[in-house]
Amino acid sequence: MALTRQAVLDEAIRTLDAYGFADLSMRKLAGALEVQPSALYWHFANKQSLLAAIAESMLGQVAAPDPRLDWDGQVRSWAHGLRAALSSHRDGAELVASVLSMRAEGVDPTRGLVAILHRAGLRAPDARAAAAGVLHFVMGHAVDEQGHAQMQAFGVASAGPGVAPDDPDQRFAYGLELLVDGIRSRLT
Amino acid sequence: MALTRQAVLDEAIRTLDAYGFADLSMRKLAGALEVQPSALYWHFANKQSLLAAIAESMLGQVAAPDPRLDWDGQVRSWAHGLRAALSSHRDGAELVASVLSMRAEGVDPTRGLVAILHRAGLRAPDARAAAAGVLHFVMGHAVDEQGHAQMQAFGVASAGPGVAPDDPDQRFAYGLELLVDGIRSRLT
DNA sequence: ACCTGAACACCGTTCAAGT
DNA sequence: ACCTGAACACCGTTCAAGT
Repeated sequence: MALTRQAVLDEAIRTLDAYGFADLSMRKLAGALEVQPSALYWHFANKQSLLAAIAESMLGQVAAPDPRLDWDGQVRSWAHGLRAALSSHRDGAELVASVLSMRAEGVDPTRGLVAILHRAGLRAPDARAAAAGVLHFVMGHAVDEQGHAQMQAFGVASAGPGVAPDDPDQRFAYGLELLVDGIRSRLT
Repeated sequence: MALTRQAVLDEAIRTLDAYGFADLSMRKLAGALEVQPSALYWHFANKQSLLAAIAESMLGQVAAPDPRLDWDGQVRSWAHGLRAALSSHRDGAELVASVLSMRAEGVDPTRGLVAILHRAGLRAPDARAAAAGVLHFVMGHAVDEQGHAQMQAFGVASAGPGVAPDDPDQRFAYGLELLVDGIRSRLT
């Protein structure tokens, strides 16, 4: 059976979960598929577009918030959904962050949130700025949280760098509420 | 004259500015210093600790906010100072983000801000959570902004992914004010 | 103490050639 | 259409040996 683009993508995600983002290489992936490294380039133009496909598949699984919720419920739901999606695979946050920083076209997790904030009453540029703020917070928190888990798994412990310990769920909720309150104060 | 740790660090920063983060390699750095790659490992244990030293030198240049300002002025000053420091070298935000995500010990830009928020009236866990939120926002914004500049320099233009266009300064100020307002609403 | 030289175990990507 | 084989131009890191 011939290799398909989807089969490559699936195996890439398995390799990610097994070895982590830093050790996800085209050569290791080719080995897992029992194929030459160059074979992958028939299905993906380069490694970056494979990573973008992984990111898209992770972000695609986050559902749009229930529109019957009030705006702040929708924002919370969006943020928690994104956080869950980023945590669905090893180093998922780091991978998505790297894809976003490379600005792969089409990968824009922010669209749904901008619409929510616009309906809530923010004019378009403010809605975009606020959505970017919430996105940065969620991404930063998730990268931090997963990196911290990594270190604990390695037994490095560490005093924690950019960010303090405490319960990650509480820290996430607190930071998110800061932004929600800030947005609320701009609505009237 | 023998190579010093500081000379390696200085040349590394020059190489960063000249070639960018992705092309800052130990071998290229060694070439610029007219030395064998292995010579660098006398002065730095590995590449990661060299990157940590670069990050520390960038973060070290951000001054503590004037304590005569009120708390929100100090928060704004801290955030703008960090943003400026991250922008002081090519791909500075990406480099610092990578060092933070690896949790290099000692590199914690958050300490000064936690103290400010604690003095403002937040109890310690809340001050840490809020400081993490502000840090994530500033880092995310700066990575985004520098990445976008990169793409423009390459002529890739792009519709912009994770984040919309608009004026970066305005977007930064707006997002920061969201957090400041959120923090204010927790003080009384 | 500080650096060279050579090696080890990797990378991403290209491209002619095969089927 | 889809993959192999071989090559190109790189990496980070280690370590005996030199001075």
